[in-house]
Amino acid sequence: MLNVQTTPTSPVSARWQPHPGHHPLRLESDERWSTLAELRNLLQYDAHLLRCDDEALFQRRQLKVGQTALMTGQPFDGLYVVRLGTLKAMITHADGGVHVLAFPMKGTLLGFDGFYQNTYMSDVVALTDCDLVRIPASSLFSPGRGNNHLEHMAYWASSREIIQEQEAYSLTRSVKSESRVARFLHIMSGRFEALGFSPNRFILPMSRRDIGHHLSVTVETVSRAFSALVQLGIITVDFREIKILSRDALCNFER
Amino acid sequence: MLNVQTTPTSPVSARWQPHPGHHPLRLESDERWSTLAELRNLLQYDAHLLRCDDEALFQRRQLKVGQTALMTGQPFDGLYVVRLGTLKAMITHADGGVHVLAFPMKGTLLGFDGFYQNTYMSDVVALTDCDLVRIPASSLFSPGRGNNHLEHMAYWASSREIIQEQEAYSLTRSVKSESRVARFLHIMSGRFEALGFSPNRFILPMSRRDIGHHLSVTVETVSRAFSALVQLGIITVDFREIKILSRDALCNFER
DNA sequence: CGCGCGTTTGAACGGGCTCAAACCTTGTGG
DNA sequence: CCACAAGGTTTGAGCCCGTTCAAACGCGCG
Repeated sequence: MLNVQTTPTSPVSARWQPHPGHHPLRLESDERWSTLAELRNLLQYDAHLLRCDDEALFQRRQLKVGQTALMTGQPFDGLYVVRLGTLKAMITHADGGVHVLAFPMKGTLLGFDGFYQNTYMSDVVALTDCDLVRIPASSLFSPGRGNNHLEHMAYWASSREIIQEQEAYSLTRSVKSESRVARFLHIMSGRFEALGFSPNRFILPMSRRDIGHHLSVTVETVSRAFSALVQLGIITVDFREIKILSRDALCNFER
Repeated sequence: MLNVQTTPTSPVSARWQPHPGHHPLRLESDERWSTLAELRNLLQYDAHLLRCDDEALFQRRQLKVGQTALMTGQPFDGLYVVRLGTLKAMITHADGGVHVLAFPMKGTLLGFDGFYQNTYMSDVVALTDCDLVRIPASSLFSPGRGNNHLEHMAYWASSREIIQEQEAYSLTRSVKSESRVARFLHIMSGRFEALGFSPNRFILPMSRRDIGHHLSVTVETVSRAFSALVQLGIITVDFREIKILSRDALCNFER
């Protein structure tokens, strides 16, 4: 179900249409709830003050591999914070070209691009089973309520997403493709480490094609870059399992 | 005064230091004021409801060619909306490489990237004499006040900036450099038209180098792409003056 | 088993980068 | 007003590297 076959009729969306069997807003059966304190922890907002005595609870939404979290053209209904799993945020251009904006993981904010036109502007699909926490739009803009802190936190996190998007941009800038792949592996290593996993041995959740669409190179180039790094003794590769043998040497290739 | 020569000491900034003669927050002598209604018009927020009976006034800040509006590492003190002129927003990487994120013009929001760490994350310099309107941070987060609408408008505009950044990203995606330049000219044409200028004859406010740093190609490639488009009779070029002879042919080159 | 998909490797082409030189504009100072 | 310097722009020549096309292999799944 990669493409929803519909004839565009709604002015708000040429690509997304509700249809039988598709209930994006329906609650999952095994849904549970998250507290405001957990949201704060997920977003790493602890550097700022935030009263967490609020009794607000937030829906969770569970996704299986391949399921869609957000779709271009879908009406904006709030923000999501990744609690578990890895996803792929991408844009499909008119000519069929694909660009992978980011690989959201635990603590990443999703959906801010839907604010502008009350419509999400990117497709986000689950690369692994995922667990999201939903911040409904109603709780963001309710006037007079005491959750001004929630609103502030949401926009703080949005600003962070912009910064990280700019960092991702720098991945496509360097001239040599091997450098981009080396940088990509370095960044992934750091993200796994920040999540409590080993930074020197991990399994990539995305395909070579996804990596290519993220770095703006072809699949073959990604594969060749991996092989070159293996040849130099910097990493080992077993399909999606990566072991980093020399982090220093990896950094030296990032230019 | 392209580079501020200082030794990094402040933990908040390794690149920006206040120094004698530099008063980024000081009021200009010829400063005037803008109303909330003008802000709304600049941002094209008229599609949404907004009471403009608020008496709030916003400082203007005037810049001459080459002056810096925002600098990486400078403490966040609010957002700015371009009222007049064209600027260049860029990031300088550790290896000295430069990436031009965007060319802000009338109606563009500046500074949202400073929200995350209370520090602006990009350099913004004036390519022409400019006129900015400042939205101080204090007016964005004052609890209990009635300017919740201002806050909403600011984040709405922020979301728009993210979308446009993604569109800019698509400029660096296409394989052929001539296509990127054609797309760039097409976009600039549309922006001038939206501002009430002729879409078929305009003067580029930025250098070939800036365009190159925006499209991730070299100066020579930009120049050659211009020459090729001239050779094909699609445009004429006289230094920075561009005339578009066939918009259709220009669009056909965008792939 | 056979099919589809992801991955890897090879060969050849082409386009953008690098280096280099010339031209034009602009600003400065004599 | 002119001389000069500095930087923006254009064009050329050669090389490198990523794309393209092609083929082979492995894995999962019906």
